[in-house]
Amino acid sequence: MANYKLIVILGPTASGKTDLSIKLAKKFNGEVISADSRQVYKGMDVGTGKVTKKEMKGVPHYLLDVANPKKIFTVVQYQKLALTAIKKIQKKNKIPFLVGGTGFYIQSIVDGAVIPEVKPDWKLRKRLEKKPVEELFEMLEKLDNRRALIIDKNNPRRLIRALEIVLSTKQPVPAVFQNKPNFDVLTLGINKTKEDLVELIGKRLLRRLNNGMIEEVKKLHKSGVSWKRLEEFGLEYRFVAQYLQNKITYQEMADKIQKESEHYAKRQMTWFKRDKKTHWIKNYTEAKKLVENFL
RNA sequence: GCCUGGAUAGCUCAGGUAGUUAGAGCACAGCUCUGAAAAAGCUGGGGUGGCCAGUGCAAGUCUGGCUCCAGGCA
Repeated sequence: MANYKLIVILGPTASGKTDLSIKLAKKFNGEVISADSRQVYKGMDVGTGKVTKKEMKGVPHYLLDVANPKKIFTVVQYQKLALTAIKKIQKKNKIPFLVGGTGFYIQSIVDGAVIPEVKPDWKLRKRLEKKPVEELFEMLEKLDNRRALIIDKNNPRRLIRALEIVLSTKQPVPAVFQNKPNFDVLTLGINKTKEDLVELIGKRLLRRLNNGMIEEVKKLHKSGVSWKRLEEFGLEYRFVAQYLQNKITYQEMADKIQKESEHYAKRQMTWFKRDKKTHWIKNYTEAKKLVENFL
């Protein structure tokens, strides 16, 4: 059986993934699966830069608005839903374009990571969160020496998840295991200089502020999404929420969104650079050529 | 003009009684990641200590002068 083809389009925030993907999808008979950990939530539109119906230009999009922002959506749910969407697209003899900036989500599809079947236990997590990291690390060391050896011992999230698995299964954390799907993957990365990105982020921020981003956050809060939860989303949601609670001024809010977005872009690039197979492109023409050769 | 406070990393500031290679937060640079990933963490480079002189074995730290800044009094 011939392998199915999958085209991945990634890049740092504000690099222009949406525009490029719609152009390419239109040209090559494709449909888009979003790989964005914030666009999955309903009601988070302006702040996440979610494509509008009009911008889609008739190209079907998947994995947008699939979750309630009051609840936490995770990579495992993403993996299942995205794989289903990809199959559906393939069945229609169309080309799936996996598009987004959440490297972890993209990796879960492309590398097919098998994540231990232990659901998040929020009560346990809450309890463990109260303990200092040193103590968490000691606990893990006793229960699973192998995992303790390689884990980031300052990172409570990682420690708590490891403990969650061990305590639930009474077994050590299983070794990393991958079940690679049969995709032929072409990965395109949008290449931007730091200077360009800073400018793009700044312009986009102004646009979002003028397009009702503050109202959007107010509305989310009114509909029952707690400030704490909103702050957890990071970037625009975190700082607009802080502003609305009078924790920071308007100017501080804008400055922080800008700065943190720049940092975020950097973190994304750190992640993306690890995959040496990514083709870094500058424009639509370069992308088009690569896709033509690939298909 | 006088009084007071200040002048230390790109920025905001810590640095009893003078004593090995002057610190923090932020910024900057680099990185980690396998069920919260726009999250959560880690590492690193940086300073002729406003300037000049003096005292001391030793001065960011004491003394004097000068320059600048903030507030107050005139």
